[in-house]
Amino acid sequence: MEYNFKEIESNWQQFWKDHKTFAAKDGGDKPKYYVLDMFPYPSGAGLHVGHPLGYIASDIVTRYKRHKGFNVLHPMGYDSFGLPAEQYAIQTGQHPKITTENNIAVYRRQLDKIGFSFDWDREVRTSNPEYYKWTQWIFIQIFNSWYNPRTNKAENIKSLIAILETEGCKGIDHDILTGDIEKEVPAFTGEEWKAFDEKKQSDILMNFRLAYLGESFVNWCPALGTVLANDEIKDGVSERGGYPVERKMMKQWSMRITKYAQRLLEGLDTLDWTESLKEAQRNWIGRSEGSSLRFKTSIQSRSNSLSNKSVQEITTEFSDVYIEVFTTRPDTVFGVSFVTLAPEHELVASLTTPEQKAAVEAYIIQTKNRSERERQAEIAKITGVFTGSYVEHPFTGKQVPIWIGDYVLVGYGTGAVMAVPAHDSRDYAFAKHFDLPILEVISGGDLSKEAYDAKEGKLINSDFLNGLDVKEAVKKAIAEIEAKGLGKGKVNFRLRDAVFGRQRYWGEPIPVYYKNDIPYVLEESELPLILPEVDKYLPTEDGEPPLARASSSWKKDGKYEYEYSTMPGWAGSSWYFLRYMDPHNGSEFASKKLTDYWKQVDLYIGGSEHATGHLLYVRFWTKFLKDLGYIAIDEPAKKLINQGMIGGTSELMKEVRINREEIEEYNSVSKEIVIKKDGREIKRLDIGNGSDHCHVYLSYDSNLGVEYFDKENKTSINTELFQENRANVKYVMNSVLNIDKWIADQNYYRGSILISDEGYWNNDVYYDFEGNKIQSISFKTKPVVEKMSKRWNNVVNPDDICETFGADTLRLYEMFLGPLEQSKPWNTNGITGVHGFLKKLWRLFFSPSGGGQGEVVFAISPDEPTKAELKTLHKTIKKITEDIERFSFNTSISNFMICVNELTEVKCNKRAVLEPLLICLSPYAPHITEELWKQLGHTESITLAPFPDFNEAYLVDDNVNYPVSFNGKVKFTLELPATLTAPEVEAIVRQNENTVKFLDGKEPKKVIVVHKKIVNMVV
RNA sequence: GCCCGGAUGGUGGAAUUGGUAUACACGUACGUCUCAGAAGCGUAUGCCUUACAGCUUGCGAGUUCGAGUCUCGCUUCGGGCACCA
Repeated sequence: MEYNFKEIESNWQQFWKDHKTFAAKDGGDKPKYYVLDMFPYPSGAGLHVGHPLGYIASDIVTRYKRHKGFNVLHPMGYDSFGLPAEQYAIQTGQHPKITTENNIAVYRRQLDKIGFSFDWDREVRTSNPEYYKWTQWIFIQIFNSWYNPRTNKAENIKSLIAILETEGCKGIDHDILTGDIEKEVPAFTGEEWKAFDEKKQSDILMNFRLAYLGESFVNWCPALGTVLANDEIKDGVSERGGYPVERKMMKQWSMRITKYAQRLLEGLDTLDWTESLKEAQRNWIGRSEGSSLRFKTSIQSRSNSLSNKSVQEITTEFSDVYIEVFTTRPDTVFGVSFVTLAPEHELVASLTTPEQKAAVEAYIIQTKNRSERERQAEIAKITGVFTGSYVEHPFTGKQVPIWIGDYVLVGYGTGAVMAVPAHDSRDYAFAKHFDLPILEVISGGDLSKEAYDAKEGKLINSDFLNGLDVKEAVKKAIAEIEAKGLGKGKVNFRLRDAVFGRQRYWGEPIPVYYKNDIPYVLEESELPLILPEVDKYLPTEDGEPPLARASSSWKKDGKYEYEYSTMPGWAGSSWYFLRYMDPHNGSEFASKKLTDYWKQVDLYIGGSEHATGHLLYVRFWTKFLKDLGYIAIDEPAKKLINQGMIGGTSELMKEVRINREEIEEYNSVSKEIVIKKDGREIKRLDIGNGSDHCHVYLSYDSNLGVEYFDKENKTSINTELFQENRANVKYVMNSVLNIDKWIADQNYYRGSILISDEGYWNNDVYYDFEGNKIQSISFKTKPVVEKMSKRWNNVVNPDDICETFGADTLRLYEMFLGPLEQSKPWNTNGITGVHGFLKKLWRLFFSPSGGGQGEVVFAISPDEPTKAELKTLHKTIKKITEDIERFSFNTSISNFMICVNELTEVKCNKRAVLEPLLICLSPYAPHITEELWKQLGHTESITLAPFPDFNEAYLVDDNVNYPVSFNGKVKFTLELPATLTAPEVEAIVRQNENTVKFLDGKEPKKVIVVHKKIVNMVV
């Protein structure tokens, strides 16, 4: 009987489906284990080749844990709201719901083919009303909450109202009322609060709500017609689509994630995540310690610049106007030679003198027109303008000029900095450019060339700080600032509040309506607020989001307008791991009983691209739900693994690095390039032996064009340029025969030369124009599978592999490629190796029938295994267990191969050996093992079989093979009984004829014997 | 610029606590089976050598009886953050 993987795999996939083999039970005696994959966005392109990598790994762990007696929850679902479906809808008019459903069907078919053991009864889709009902419900809870600094957790807004009613706003730290920026806060008493009308109360509460409607600078993407969060932007353009993004002041919904900054940071220490991922989150949160400091300006104002207008109105007295800055270097305060404001800073207008008005206004217009991308690209370009006004230095009393510069960001700190050009390179560049004074206050640097940024040295020219080192000076400066009431020691975070509204159609409606200009959230009984139908998926003519198109019929109680923006992509994914625990609950997002049972995700697998997006938001919502007592856990996932990215076949593989000097010659007769390293020829590139054409990449700058050459005529066939700007062209190759020329001319070149049917050399030369850089060369072999069929070129679809080799081969192959966390190019080299392994395993169970040629029958022996067979088996059990516990799947497959090779060698077909082996292998290759398990006479799925125990006794060797080394170099080995003690081993080794030979009559200075390991003689 | 993580044969990679570097697989070569192909099976394969010998984990030092593994310096690739005060 042949190994007919197609039949076997479809049969077992059907069996599992029919028997609900992988359904997780909510409770029971078994310990629980929760394995979660990041659910996919069902794109039209189908399952991406990178997806199965993580899914296979998690499925192996899942199946292994089941064998080990755990009750495993392993669900799957779809993150089915999102931009691509909507963009497609805009183009085609097709409802995103339809395309999404079609895509999901494709995904499901693809997933099923690979034999995953998901509990599909728990499937969730974020775009289903039964699901987003609870996303909306959570939003309402967040809206109805504030962050109480006294208890350091989120609480219902009622507890804040209680405080305001009794204590007034004096009962609240200033920080809470005004956000992170410390300002004069107008006081109101509890009685006054009660007297405020509903609108005023609502406005004040909006400053506290964890989901709030507020005016702030946002990243506006005109092409997508929506605002974006910081993590949705890469290098100044939108992550999806790569459209430009600009800064814009807008009123929209946000989440006050900043209140959780400290806890999100501290929580990382409790997590078993990779250091690099935790580091990425730490960078993103960006905690920095320093001090606030106020500088008195020369103007006075009756308005005191509170962002909350209703509070503002109650203040009528005149007061001094201060510029507040945040600094991490309060020690350098005596080095302040100017103060810089962000162009958007609220005091800019009032501080500008009439003489400077025109210049300042021009500058502000200039910076406004500059896109975020331009600003980032032109970081070296220093721009700024003087306001004409001055502040008073708080310690020296000197007049310090106030400048405006776009290197100061309105979104961070206070949008104003105290500039210390001597000890901050950005301030230094600004000061040099505008010829402002540079005051040295820390010794140790040379200020004629650059700023001295290091936090080392002694303070000078700094009054009471003189003579201190930086650390002491920071402390003393803060103490002095606080004593004088000029500011206080403070922690600042880079993390921004998360923009929550999206001016798009395909997302969860925000469950809010407006009555008398006051936003109200819906009652739970009114959920879900169903996404309305619209005639077009575009904004209205008035620029309102697409949902406004439904406004004529879509009204709360037929009267009040709903919020027209929808939730961002991350809303639904911020709590889906909880819904899997109780997916059909109609009265709660998940019952407390079940969330208490399943608790945390034990293993979470997904891509590292979610490091600063999803993985931060899901932690935020988890902490929030814990604060309100809905769940018992503080972090969503204890252990997280990022599977590596999978690149395309055309990506570079391994490189050989060679200095240009080492390219010795190009022989234009034999058409060979000879590369030498350390005087040795290491590679000979034969370009004369190629196929029908050569193509050569020509480099103009850092990027390239490609030129194709006809091999026979040596003429250029076609040229494609990837870079428009040809100003940097230093050299253009006219024909392939010029290879000798570009070597001689030391030009910057990059090329790829097809040399044979087996593969080609990708030849990357990184010479700079000085000719002293290096070249890297790599050899690429064509995918083996390409030999069988042309369509295997550039395989990206897992279905095709399942079709040709089977799902078990695909699973093993993806794991065998290398460590899970490592990024690797996708290529199908070597897939025959793992496929051959499965066939070899299959053959262990079959013997020639004696009938027709090649006929085999299932034949298994009941005999007792030999000692060697038991050793092979138990060695494998031990290694596989260890490998799987540390997620080293590639090595476990090697170990299976070794095991099967050894068993094949001794023609072992004994039940007592093969049965346990099948169980070990079944997490990796579930179909073939189920089939053989059934052939062995079992009627139940192998899934339920307990994992075999490993017995140390079988691994004990009678003999030890001692390597004998001299000065650390192994010369020969000696097999000795394991019972010998170290001195006995030494005595035997000394007498050994080989030892005598290598010692050559000399007495070893020292002999080291490591018992059961090695012998080393020092001579 | 700052912060993480890498670099091992022709290729993907192994080496778990400092103890025989290159397991396992691919590729390649030769052989075998076959009318033939596919698929098997067998042998060889780090480099340099006819062979002995010698050399080898990006480069250079150091610690150690012994270093791919530990320490320091450098090169380079990948990732994250980035006028964040």
